[in-house]
Amino acid sequence: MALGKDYDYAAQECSIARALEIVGERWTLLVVRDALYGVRRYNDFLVHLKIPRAVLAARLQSLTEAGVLEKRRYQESPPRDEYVPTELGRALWPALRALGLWGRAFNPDARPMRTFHHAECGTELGSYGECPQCGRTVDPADVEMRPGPGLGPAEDAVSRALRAPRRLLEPLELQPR
Amino acid sequence: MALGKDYDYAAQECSIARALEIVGERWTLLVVRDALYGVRRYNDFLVHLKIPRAVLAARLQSLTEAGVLEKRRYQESPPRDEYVPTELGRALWPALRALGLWGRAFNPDARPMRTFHHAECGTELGSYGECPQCGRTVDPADVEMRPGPGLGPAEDAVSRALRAPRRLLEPLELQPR
DNA sequence: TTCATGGGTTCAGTGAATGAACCCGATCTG
DNA sequence: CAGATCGGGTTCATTCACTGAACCCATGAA
Repeated sequence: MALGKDYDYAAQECSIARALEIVGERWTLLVVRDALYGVRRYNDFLVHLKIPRAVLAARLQSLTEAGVLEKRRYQESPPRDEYVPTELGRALWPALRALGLWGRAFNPDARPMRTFHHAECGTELGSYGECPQCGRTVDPADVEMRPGPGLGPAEDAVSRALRAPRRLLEPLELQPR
Repeated sequence: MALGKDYDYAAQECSIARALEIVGERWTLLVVRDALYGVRRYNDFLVHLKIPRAVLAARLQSLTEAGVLEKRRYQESPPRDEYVPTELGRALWPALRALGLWGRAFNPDARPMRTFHHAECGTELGSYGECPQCGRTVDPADVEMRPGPGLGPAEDAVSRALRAPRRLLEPLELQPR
């Protein structure tokens, strides 16, 4: 959200404002969304989001510093890191779910892009990420994402990989390791 | 979120991105939050948010154009308008609630600024705005907001008025009409 | 040797946010 | 009646962040 260097809406005595200090900047929530979808690598974020490289580097760094993502080395030579949602990052799922539902409500004629189901029973999630069948909150790791009828043709490898039904948080496997 | 004039994350086939096109800019969600809290007038937003006047005018206009707020004349001479959340605006409540909870989770040592209760039974709302007692989603109009222990001294008249327990959406009455 | 890949940093240009100043019509105060 | 005040803005220069392109570097492959 393009906060200035003086975060003066920290002055707002409101936890919504606190949240926006961390995830309110442009691109930030989309990076977190992708991370929950299973994207972990710099280059995958890059091609999927079509985000400027400098901005991606800045967002990954600030999200890591905030404890929303964890930077983790997965090979030594050459050194390569991946970014994985922490507990705090996974806790953003309900907010993202609610925002996504609102976005769908915004243009009600559009067909849903993706649907989210409780993996254990297949029921589509309710308004806030809960399972109406089981009546309880569903951890993102137990959410299955399925492509919806509103999706157009996939442009890049990441979009293509995100077309298969898959669990949230499950890492993308584009290249054989 | 400081979108450029070319909204290229419209290209993102995702309703989260669609939502962020509308409410992703800096200040926008805070304006909607205040509107749900009952703030309706230009000047009240101004003193409560400490937002630059030009930005406020821009946000109120774009939110009105998007159908999130409705601009409504409440007196003719001099002409005065107020901004009231529409159905679409009220539908943002779950997302704001989820964000606020996350913001509170972010610094767990802090005392809550405000708590939100189902007005009919007094139960504090669950993680997503539902009432755990009644087991159903609570419309924002049925939510009672109460000041929490984390609130500091009120700086301005709006903050002071928002200190009393009150229903969401109930218009602020600062000046006698 | 040369190229390709992953993961960045640097840089100039642009567009948005900021805060102060100004404007205007209408009402209140003396 | 004059002057101040208020609600609701607009204008403007400055600052700041976003953008996209170019560059860098280490490693591994052809």
